[in-house]
Amino acid sequence: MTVTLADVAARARVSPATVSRVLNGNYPVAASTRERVLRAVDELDYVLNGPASALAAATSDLVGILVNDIADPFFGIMAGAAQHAIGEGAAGRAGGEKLAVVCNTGGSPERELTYLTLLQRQRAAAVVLTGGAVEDPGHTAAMAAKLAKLANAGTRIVLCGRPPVPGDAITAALTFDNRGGGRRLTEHLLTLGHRRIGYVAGPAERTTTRHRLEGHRAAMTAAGLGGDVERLTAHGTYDRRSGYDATLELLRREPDLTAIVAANDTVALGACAALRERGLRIPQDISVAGFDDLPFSVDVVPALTTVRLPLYEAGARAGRLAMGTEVPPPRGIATIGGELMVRSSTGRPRQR
Amino acid sequence: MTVTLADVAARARVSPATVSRVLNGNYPVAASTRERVLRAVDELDYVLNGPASALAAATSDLVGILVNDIADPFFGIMAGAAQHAIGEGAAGRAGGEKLAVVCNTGGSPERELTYLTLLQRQRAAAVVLTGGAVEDPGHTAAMAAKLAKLANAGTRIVLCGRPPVPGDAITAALTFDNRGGGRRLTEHLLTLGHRRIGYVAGPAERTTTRHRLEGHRAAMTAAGLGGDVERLTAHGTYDRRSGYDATLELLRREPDLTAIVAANDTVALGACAALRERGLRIPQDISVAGFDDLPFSVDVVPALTTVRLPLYEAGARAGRLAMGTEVPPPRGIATIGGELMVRSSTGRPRQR
DNA sequence: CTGTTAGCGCTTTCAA
DNA sequence: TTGAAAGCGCTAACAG
Repeated sequence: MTVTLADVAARARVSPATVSRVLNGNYPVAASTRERVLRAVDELDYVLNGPASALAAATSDLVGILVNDIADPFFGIMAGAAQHAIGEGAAGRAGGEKLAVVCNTGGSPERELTYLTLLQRQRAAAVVLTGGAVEDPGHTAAMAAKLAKLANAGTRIVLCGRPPVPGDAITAALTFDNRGGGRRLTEHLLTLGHRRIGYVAGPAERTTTRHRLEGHRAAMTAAGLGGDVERLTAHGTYDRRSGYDATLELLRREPDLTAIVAANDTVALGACAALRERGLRIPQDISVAGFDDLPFSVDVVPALTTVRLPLYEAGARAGRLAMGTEVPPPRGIATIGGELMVRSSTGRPRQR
Repeated sequence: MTVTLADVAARARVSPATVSRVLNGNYPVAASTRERVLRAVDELDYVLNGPASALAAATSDLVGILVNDIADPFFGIMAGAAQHAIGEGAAGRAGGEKLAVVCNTGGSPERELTYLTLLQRQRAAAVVLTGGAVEDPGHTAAMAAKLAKLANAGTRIVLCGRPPVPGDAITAALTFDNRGGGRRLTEHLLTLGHRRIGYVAGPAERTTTRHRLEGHRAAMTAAGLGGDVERLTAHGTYDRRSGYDATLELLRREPDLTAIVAANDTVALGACAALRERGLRIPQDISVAGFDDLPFSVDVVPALTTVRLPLYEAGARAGRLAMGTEVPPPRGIATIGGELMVRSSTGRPRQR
């Protein structure tokens, strides 16, 4: 009932091997023969059987892109760019189409591992891991082991926006300079004259969270304000609700805050909402800053001061790396810097 | 080198068939035998070969979720919910883990078809299509044909936020009442006293665009304002930039606009930015309304009046439908209503 | 440049 | 309840 390669071969009056060759385009075939085969494929409306081909070739055309939260544009932009780069890359030779798919871990270590196993089962050609990693010794070890196995089976591993992991399993790691960005952002506030700065951090166990916070702390400490940092930091998740709640908590701990730095733009938006409800004007009464520079950040009122990360470019590069169409950076690691975007949500602190 | 099912069988001193049976859990196996097999799997760190299993069983555990724009939370929320529902659904029996993956078409009909072919190759267990469809006769026909083939091969097809298509290929269609929502939104403005209302629409060929616009027109026509609608409508894409540009264009055509309705919240945000640059206050000088009620919409200033769509719930339901764990609605079609959320971006028009 | 021949690793009747 | 054996549809040597 379902059309197989053998049917096409029969119709084109060639051997199955020849049909396979024209379909994969990786072997010399006479033009006239190819023509005939292609016609037969069309007439029979033949669709290659992926599993069969993957089984025989011991590799598939699946490329997995893991994200922590698919509803967050931070990941959506990177994933979309990677997927686009992977789709484009295949546009050339016939049959080279890769199936780039994104898998949503929801930030759960278990699901991350599960997806990796599922991808391993499918004999994925490559895997791209985006965003911060969870820093739990057990999970880190399990991930290292799993990645080693994947790499060992021929799967390319690319990290995007995630710190490199030890071992030689990784093809390439594109990591964001979260620390540097965090530091420059706080320095900007310090320069404006702020001294009591609250920090709404992400989940404590995430590398992204830790690095951004470390940057903030480094700036505070350099300004002789290191003692207060602990008390003025509140952890949450990377969503608006978290920014809202944490801001109220911070205000409770220190009502005289003159600025709030948020783990990312979404959190900053929640922080702004909380401040406004408290009757505080931004930036006259209190300054707010975010991180990432998501598309909406320039449009909100007041426009958000933040650190721009070239998410699209990084994702696209990760996609090319996964395809093998771009040579990995030296030692496999590239650090991508962020750019401080000063806008209207930050200003001089109010004289009191 | 790589561990196969046969290795596990040897180690557990049973036949390969038995191992397969305990792994798939769909066949009676003695408890002690199962125990032994599971232990062997663990000891050997065995990972099932997906392609081989898919080839033999003529079906895979892949479920594809197609989205128009993965960087847009509208799709991210639905896709995340669907993926979650699919992951959860498998938590029960062993081996039932489905690999739910999202594919980003970028709104391109060709890529949509390409992804469907790729999924067809993989013998996907199900496909979920989210968001508006492109209304081009050629593409509609090609899609219908492709979906019919997929369904014929045993792939379940679920539509989420997309109008049902004729034929019996579809397992279920969850469609949003875009028309009703659009109508109520404009009626709200009309009730406030607005008469010159601009409409920033999405891409002309998208069903979502057409339905929302039809709702708007119905309300305008009912109010005796139908004549002007054409002139006061500008088409664009579903992003902020488009909202920004179209708003300026609309203002050019009709400087006395008292309200602008946007195709979605993101576009509304861009519209707000343009209006503000023009020195117009919202809502004192001009009202603005969006659609979807994305998470940020309640936080922007002024908070956006919009139509809330239960994106998460719809996505989760689509996921369950794709898994076959929820019975399809009568005739396979369910219409999901939107809720008018009146917030601060709309108000009475200024007296002039 | 093209055909022949073995499998790839798993599932699934059919027997036992 | 378990085993034996026959493929699933394709690719990749190896000849020719």
